[in-house]
Amino acid sequence: MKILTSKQKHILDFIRRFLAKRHYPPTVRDIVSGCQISSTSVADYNLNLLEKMGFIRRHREVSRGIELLNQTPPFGHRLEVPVIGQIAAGEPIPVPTADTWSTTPLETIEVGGELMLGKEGVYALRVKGTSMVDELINDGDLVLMQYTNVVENGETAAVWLKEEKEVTLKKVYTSPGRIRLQPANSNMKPIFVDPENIEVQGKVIAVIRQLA
Amino acid sequence: MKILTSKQKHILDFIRRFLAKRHYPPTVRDIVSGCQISSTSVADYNLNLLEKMGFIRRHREVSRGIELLNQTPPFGHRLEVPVIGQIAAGEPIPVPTADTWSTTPLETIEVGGELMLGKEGVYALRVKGTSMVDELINDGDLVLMQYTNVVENGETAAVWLKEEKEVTLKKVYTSPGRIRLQPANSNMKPIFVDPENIEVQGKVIAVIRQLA
DNA sequence: CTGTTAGTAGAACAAGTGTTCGCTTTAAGC
DNA sequence: GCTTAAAGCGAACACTTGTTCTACTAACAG
Repeated sequence: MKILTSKQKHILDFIRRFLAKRHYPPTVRDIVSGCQISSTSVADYNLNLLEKMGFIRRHREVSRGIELLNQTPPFGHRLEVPVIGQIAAGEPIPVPTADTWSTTPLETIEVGGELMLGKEGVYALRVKGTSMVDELINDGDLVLMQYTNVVENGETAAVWLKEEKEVTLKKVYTSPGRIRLQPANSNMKPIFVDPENIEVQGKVIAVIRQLA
Repeated sequence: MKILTSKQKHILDFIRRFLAKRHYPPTVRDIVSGCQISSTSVADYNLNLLEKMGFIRRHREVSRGIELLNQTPPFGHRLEVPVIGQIAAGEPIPVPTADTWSTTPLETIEVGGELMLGKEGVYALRVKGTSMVDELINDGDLVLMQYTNVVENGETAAVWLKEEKEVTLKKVYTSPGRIRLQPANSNMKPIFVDPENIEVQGKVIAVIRQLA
């Protein structure tokens, strides 16, 4: 871990807060006045060090050319998660790729911080129905999905049923020759399907419910 | 819905893509070259219109002083939400202010997009206990709270019990002379308290549960 | 004590950048 | 067809901003 002087920590924190508030980076002079630094060359000197240490990237040919790198928060691992459909929509969920993300999804939700650490290929689905209510997933909730086509027994996944032509959200249990799709609702029975008939399209990693 | 000219749409899209890529806003001249506009005064003219229509905010006294407004993705209303405590922690929740946010919260989660439209003063709490499980809020869930000290009957709020010295999450029902704090758990009974004994500290606007 | 390096400091310079000016072209309304 | 408003245009100005220069102080190593 590189050791920062208190002045350098102060500069990084100032840049972070400035960005969060103004939505554009500070200038060297902003840093001078915001960090009580005596001159632009002192600021410049410290910014160069911060760049060498990998905390920022400078674009010296443009004004305000300071980028924060590898920061949490607010620029920790943050994903723009598209809400790309609803469960039980009658067609497979289009897994997000670079191509499909250029289209405008129905809506998006941006999630970052610890929730997204280590996650890639995340998309969201809006739940339709109450089949998972005993797992406290309700109709209308958003579930954040991580793309995968293999899940462990008991994990909750979105699976595409080829013959029925629908996507369903269930706990998946695999045994030879058949898959059990288990609702988390005591009023509903499991579905048994041929392994050839399904395709796992993602597993649930988080649930988000909006109340107000 | 305001009608944008194709040039204006092009400018907005360019600004959005420029921000996503460079992490600083474009200059008027960047827009000129990136949108094949013939001069800086044409760009300036159109930016002024976009500002009047509410798509951007300009800070004309600084370089790169262009902010996108009301945009999703990526710069929709996005808040860095601190997780500042746990419910039933035995002390009042410190409501986030400019001062307290300078301290490092336990963790943070970043949420944006439609979930946060119109919201200010949002913080998060981690739920401890199952008193709200019939409202599908489980032990360990994060609840996003909007600071308020007034709630409508039936809304779920964090309330500080002065005598008991604890914070609890309950549905709040007000009647003359007494407040009913109603768990959403059929195994638990409501609590009745004197209005003088409580302080509403925020209401739940969303629930986030992490599974993986 | 001396020499070297890190850090500081003010001023000036060069380049970047937003705005204004005076004018032209295009579109809309009558 | 004429008038008015909107939009466009190039140039120049004023200001912002990053970097360099020169010099100083403090800390460290020998």
